[in-house]
Amino acid sequence: MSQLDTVQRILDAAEVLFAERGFTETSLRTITSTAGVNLAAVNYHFGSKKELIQAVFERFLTPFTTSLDAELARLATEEEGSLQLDDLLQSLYRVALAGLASQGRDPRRFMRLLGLAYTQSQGHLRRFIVSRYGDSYRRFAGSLATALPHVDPVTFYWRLYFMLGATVFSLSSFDAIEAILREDFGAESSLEETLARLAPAAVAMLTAPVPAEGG
Amino acid sequence: MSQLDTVQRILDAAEVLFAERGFTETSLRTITSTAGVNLAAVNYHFGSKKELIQAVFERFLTPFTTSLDAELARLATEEEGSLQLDDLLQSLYRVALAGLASQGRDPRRFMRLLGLAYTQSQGHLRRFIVSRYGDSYRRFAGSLATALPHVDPVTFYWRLYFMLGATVFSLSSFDAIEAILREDFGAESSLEETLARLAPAAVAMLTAPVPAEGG
DNA sequence: CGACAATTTAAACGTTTGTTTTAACCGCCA
DNA sequence: TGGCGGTTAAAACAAACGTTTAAATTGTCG
Repeated sequence: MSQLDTVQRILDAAEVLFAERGFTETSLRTITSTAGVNLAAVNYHFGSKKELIQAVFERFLTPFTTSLDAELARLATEEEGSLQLDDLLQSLYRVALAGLASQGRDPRRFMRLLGLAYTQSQGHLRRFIVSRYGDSYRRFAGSLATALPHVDPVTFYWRLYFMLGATVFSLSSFDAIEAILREDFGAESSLEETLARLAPAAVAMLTAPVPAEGG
Repeated sequence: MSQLDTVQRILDAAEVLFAERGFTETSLRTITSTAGVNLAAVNYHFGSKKELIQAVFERFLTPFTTSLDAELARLATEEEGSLQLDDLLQSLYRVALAGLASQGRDPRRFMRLLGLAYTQSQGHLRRFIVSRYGDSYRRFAGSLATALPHVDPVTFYWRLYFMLGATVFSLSSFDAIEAILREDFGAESSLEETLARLAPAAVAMLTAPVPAEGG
């Protein structure tokens, strides 16, 4: 078993287990036994559990961010003026879905991990993500902002977080919500259908009329 | 120090610490030393850590649910026909804010705990909340649904989760988001202002036009 | 006061955690 | 063949965890 195999197997097992149980609830022993490698392999190849967590995020955030940046650049050269809101959101979803699916990875796991990064108070992970991918995030947010010139900046950013919360929360709990709806209405929902519902909801939220200030 | 004191002090400390760090990351030793009580007091008064977690949620979810039910009943008798969407959401926010503030508790902590209940995979807690407060939740969701007769049930419920995600996520991370916006725009946001931004965004999302089916 | 139940205390329980250590193993080049 | 870095292996490390035990203390009522 070569080095590359071991590193890969650890990352694969950790990604699944972290998404299922969270970071603290997943022990290195569970990860290494799932991966079929020795316990000490994590500390040997990654240094510590914290660095393993960061490596898991790096492996799927780097290609995602790269694709999103490329897609944004392509859009900017295609269209002359400012970008349309629909195009931007569609780019985001297309990159998230297609980019990950092409790697044979589950987008729901992706979202679940993203949700964990925000909700589990892993300070080191938050810092790692911000320092590594903050620029791309700000670039995308800036494009969205210029597509919404009539929304004041503070309101816009709050709505951006509303949107982020709606996306991360609903997609990271996709399986649980889907099971409830299936039981209550007998209707199955695919991930694509859910994104098709999420996109117009996000647009409606971002473009909602801004109530007059003065509270 | 009477029994009531000890139980109360443990609940107070646990509520704050759980909201700050999560359940697994908060040890009983941290809780008891913060509360100024003996380590064994938790197991003596609550039985186990799991039951302590449930007790923390019970203490703030029971009065909240009771108030919401009462507010809903009051609304139903006041207005004859079906309830307005605005009234329902305003009731929800008013109860959440005023009800908790009157107890001298922080609504942000409330939201942070609610977010943890969903994202941290504590199966026992999820079951506890559903079995205890599921009826009230379904009653409120039903009122919302009848206020949106032109939205098909499945779409409605997905939007409900979008809304829940937007609320829980943005309010539970309120301090962090507020700090970012203050640094970038020099604009302070109060919790009330944020709810005043969240309400119309939620309405816009719930009332957004439903795209034609057939995907 | 004396006794009995409730509560608090200190100490220890057995597990599990992340990490480190030391020896064994492997492929490769001299 | 012999040694040599890179990797794996088994074992042990100290620390932290939730929980339990048994003695000390407190409050209450006859």
